[in-house]
Amino acid sequence: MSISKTYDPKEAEDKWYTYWMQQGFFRSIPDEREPYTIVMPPPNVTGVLHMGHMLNNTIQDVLIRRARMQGKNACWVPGTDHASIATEAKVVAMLKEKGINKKDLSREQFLEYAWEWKEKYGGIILKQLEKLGASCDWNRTKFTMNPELSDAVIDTFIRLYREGYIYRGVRMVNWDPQGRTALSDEEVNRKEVNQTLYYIRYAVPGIDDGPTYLTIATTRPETIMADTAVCINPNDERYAHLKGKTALVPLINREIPIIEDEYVDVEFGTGCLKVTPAHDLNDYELGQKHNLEVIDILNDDGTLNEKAQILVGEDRFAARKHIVKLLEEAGYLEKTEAYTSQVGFSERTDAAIEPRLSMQWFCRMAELAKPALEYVNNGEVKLIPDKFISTYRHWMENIKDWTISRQLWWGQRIPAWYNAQNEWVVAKTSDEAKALFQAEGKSTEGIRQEDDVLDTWFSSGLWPMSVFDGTRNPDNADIRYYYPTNDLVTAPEILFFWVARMLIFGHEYRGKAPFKNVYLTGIVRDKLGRKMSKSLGNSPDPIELMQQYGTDGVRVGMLLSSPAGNDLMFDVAYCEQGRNFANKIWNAFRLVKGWEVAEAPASSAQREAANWFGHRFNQAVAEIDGHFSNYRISDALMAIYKLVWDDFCSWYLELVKPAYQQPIAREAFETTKSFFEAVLKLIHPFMPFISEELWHDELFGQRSERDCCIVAEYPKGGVFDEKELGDFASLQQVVSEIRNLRNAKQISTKTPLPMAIYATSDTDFARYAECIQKMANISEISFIDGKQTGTTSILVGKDEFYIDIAQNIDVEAEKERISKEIDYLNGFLKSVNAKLANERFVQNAKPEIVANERNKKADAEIKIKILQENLLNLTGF
RNA sequence: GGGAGCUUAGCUCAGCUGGUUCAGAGCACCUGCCUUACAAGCAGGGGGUCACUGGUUCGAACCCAGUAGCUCCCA
Repeated sequence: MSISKTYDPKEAEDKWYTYWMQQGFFRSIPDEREPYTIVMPPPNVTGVLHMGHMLNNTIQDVLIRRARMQGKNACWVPGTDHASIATEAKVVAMLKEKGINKKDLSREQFLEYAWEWKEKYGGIILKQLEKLGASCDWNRTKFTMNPELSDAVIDTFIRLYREGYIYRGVRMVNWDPQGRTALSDEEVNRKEVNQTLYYIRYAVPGIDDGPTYLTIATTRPETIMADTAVCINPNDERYAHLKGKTALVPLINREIPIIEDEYVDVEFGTGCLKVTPAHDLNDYELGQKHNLEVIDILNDDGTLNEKAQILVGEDRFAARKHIVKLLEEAGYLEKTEAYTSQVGFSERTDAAIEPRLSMQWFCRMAELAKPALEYVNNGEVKLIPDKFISTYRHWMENIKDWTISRQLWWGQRIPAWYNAQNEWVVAKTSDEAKALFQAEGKSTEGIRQEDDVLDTWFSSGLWPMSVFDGTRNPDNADIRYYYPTNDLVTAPEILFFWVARMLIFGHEYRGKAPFKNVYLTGIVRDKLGRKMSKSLGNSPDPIELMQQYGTDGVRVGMLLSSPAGNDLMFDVAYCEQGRNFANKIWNAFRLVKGWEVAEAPASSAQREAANWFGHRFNQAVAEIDGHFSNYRISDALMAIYKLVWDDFCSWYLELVKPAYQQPIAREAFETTKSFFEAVLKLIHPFMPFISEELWHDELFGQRSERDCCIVAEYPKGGVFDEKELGDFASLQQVVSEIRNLRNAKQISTKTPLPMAIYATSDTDFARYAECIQKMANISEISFIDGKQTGTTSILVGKDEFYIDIAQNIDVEAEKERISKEIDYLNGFLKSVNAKLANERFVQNAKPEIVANERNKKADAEIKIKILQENLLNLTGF
């Protein structure tokens, strides 16, 4: 039965994914085996698969598949995140298209639409992960707003409240006037923006001489109505005359104090700073320090309110233009200047963030963060690569309280209740709230629940526990078995707001970190180094990529280009390389499959090849295991790539391959098949489909229903003999030199050449004679006891190989070649001798290093001697 | 402004505690091959002042200091 010349992935992919599912290979239930657990970072329900997910989930799948094959009870828990702000924005937009305004809906009506949307689109990304081959336990799929997970969130809020970590307060928050919600710092993107710096004059009453005004510089003239002071640096002599005076806010003529604080940068602007506590974080802090009044002139949609006195109802940006005109007309505007500065934008709505004071719920972090920091500090939780530790430490040591409320509907509603007097209690239900009010002797009239929901990270922080129902039900079998999980694979940009919070919550509930290793992937960039983004359109569609290069090819492509923690400069060329690799494996298989078998003894070349490859394979497994234990996934892959391509295909198979249309000896055939199986197992975590496809070929005989590569026993490294490997390497070098010679002399590979060997080392070349003959097309080999003349010589180590190329050798060219080699060796020898002549080297360097130098000296001397003799022979000839 | 990190071949990156398995890998490139597993291939080859300057050392890609350029995080 012939099989096609190139590997066609499509059929294999669907077939085997379905089969694995049917057989329940992804399913994990606690048993007596060692667990190996990964919880998937839940993608947003609004998300579609992008290259970042591809990278992230490929790595997780590689880890989980390998663990499964190693006999562990591998459990990979998938799920999605409700992403309150992103999803709410999406639903609002969808409703708008239908002509429905969120404002006209009740909370319940809105949530109905939102759930409908989620049911319809929320599973897309998980379906896409199936294409990638993700071997998750789909029976465990969770959503952060599932009732039991939401419950965990609410319980946690109440728990932390009772422990005194949660409080309400007025704070400066990042306000998104379009989404009309507060955002965490992490949801704000800062961008460099071209702005204008306006120089505005404030009248200063009561100055006898000199100008009767001061000038401030601001990019936000529309906020002057909220000014409650002007601040100068006490050391600034220019303004000494202003001390203790007051200034008048232009246009509205409100009198404000002139205060002094070293915070003011004398160099910047005019050195006079307008202080607007309600609309700037630094000003707010300054205001607190100096007990300034706070005047908030903005509505939650970014328009000016009546406290502004003028321009009421205008949007902040319209008001800016407008007030500039007014200031100019009234003679307050001194000048303007171009200026660039960082402005925050909402990650979700892209509206300019407004620093705004509002009543929010907060979680006190300083104390909670300590154990979470300690886990990383003491190495209980490893960050990979460890360069992130110092960043993490710095962040955790300077952690600020966490704004946990969001002015949204989609999410877990905060379990706080107000009565008509706006007094409040925290309780799970309104009945409990009533009881609490009553216990405190307060009215239960007009009781209503807090409108705000909790930040999404509050629920994802519980994820490694809540997917196992571990907070509500802390003694259940799942949580006891799977927690702490093993590895977490995620992106460095969410190290703090996700990873740190999981550590905090994990410690809070179970006194144990939720995972042992955190593998931080890089950001997927295009080959120009730009972050892949929808707006740039520089991101390939992963699904199309998989169709084009095969899933295995894309998986290999992703991992080839991604050392841990480094950004990955993605290029489809990597996928092409992956596809080519799959094809290589496929064709190696075709070769073996095409062999006829004869009941005959194996040849010497076949036996030596098998002997060598056995050692080489064990050596490679050791290397690969080493790479995995250091989470060097792309190095592990490259080691496999080279093992398969170079060692297995280019050397092993070429050596055992029978002559054209000749059968292969039974023994060699069986050995080859078992090597092939072993190789397929190594490949499987990276290339699950082609490995499974070939695993089931009739070549390997009948397989039982559950005899699958996905659950085959992962190769364990065995012993390997360095001497055997070294001897074989000499053989390889001889072959390579002969091929090189053919190339240089334009001798076809089809022309057989005779060779004589004069070997004085302990390598037994007789043993490899047949191998050399086969790989270098040598017609006959003779072993001689001295030098040969009239033929071309090759030196490998101190052994000499004479090839009769059946043509007059070019004496001059040979002389030059040998002389060059001697020159090189002499240079080398000189440097070695210089070291050995240096007393301080001999005294200070470690003995083994000195010994090594002596060996190098001896080796070089022997080689030079041989070459010089050969040179003489040539001249004599 | 504060913190972290990077700079090695055309590209993407390895290089552990300083000492020829120290200048490496893959891809790309060049040369020769349509050899009956594979041209998505085979065989061979070229290519780097290890950012720059100085220091420590018997010895530096590696350690230290400074300079330049780049990236990320926080303000």
